[in-house]
Amino acid sequence: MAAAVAIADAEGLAAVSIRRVAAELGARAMTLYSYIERKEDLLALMHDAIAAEVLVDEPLPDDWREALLLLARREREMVLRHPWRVELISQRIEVGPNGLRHVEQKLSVFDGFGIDRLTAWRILAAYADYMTGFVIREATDRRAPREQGINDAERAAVAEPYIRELIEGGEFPRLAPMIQEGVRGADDNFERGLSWVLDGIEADLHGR
Amino acid sequence: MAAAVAIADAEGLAAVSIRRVAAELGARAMTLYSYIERKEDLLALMHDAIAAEVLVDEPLPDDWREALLLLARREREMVLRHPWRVELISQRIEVGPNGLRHVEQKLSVFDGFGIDRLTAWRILAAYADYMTGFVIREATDRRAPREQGINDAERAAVAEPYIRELIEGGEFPRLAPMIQEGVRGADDNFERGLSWVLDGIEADLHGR
DNA sequence: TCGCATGCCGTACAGCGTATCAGTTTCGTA
DNA sequence: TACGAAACTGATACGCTGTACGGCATGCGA
Repeated sequence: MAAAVAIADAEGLAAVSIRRVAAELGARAMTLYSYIERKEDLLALMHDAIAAEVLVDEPLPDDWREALLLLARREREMVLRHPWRVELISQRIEVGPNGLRHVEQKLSVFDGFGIDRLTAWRILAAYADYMTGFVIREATDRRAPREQGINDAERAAVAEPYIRELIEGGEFPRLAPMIQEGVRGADDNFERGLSWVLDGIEADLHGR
Repeated sequence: MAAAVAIADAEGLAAVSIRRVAAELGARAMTLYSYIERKEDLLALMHDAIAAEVLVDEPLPDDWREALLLLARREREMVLRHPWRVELISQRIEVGPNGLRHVEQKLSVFDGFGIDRLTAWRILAAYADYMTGFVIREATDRRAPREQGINDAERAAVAEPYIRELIEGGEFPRLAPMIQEGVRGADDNFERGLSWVLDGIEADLHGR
């Protein structure tokens, strides 16, 4: 599992093949199948291993907003360390002990606020959805430049004129200037977006 | 492209291989490479094809909230029709004409509200992030039962006792009752979560 | 009728996950 | 110390993947 995580960190998830992991351990492919049943199990182990990095040891802030903010920052940082995590998100990975601990920790932020189970679950679902979307976008955006090196540059050289042509065709009056001039500061939206979500939730809680 | 979409709809994205698509068209594998350069191009075409289904022909509601809500519902329905879309999300697919039209349409909802570019971009980013997270969760949840049939059931039979054991160990006082008794209505959170996001944004706009 | 462009695809290669089964090492017990 | 069983390792093979290369057939303009 550690070997697989190291490979994924260094070369991406695609580089994690049974044969490659085995080679890293000085073994042959089939040896791994003494410990796992399918490759999917290895991915689940990797997933749970990095989930541990989000767990907070010391007590969380009493304020649920502050607590969720802290957990969100840790999750974001974890994904930046292990960008391949986003490729597992839409892959129906079995949840492990650390994943459960993380959910429990998120639930604990509502202790003492008299929030019923259903509401807590819904709040965490909305929070998790926003987080999922954000980290995916951030990770894939950052992956763009380096991932394939020259190959990507080649493709960009072909694709961009095509896009640029479309853009300049006049069909996109609102989008065109944004692409051409760029939108300064557009990629710095994590805290703000999260605040919007939490603001909406808080207003709803106080309103009822 | 249409053949590939049909296969993905019926059997999932994994079933879309070059050979399979070619077979569906009564051709051999290498024939496809007369029209695309890599499989990635085919995926991009599929992605852009279904993006068209989100576009709205008639004028959007004047109220930007109502307009975003309408677009969100259409996007959700589109993903439910083509659940394999979520597997493309974290895959750095080139944006196509319909994708651009969709962005332009989202930008158009702010016409007349005097919202600057940066703010509009940030609002749409937060909106898109929430949508991404939600549709991924919904699609993967729904995929669970059918995807692999017996195989999945087998795995669940092994995995569930393990999870159940963990849960019953007392380490998860908040999570345990939710798993054991379930949380009624927990999966009906789309409109509410989206409202929270939009509420937060709206409050911020009015506050400044 | 010729020359060439275009579309089609047979073959091949390196890689993948993993089923099967044979060989080797380790260990608990007598 | 000896033996049987269990655990571990891995060689081989199968069917699948994307795609590089090069040859063939057809149709069209001159």
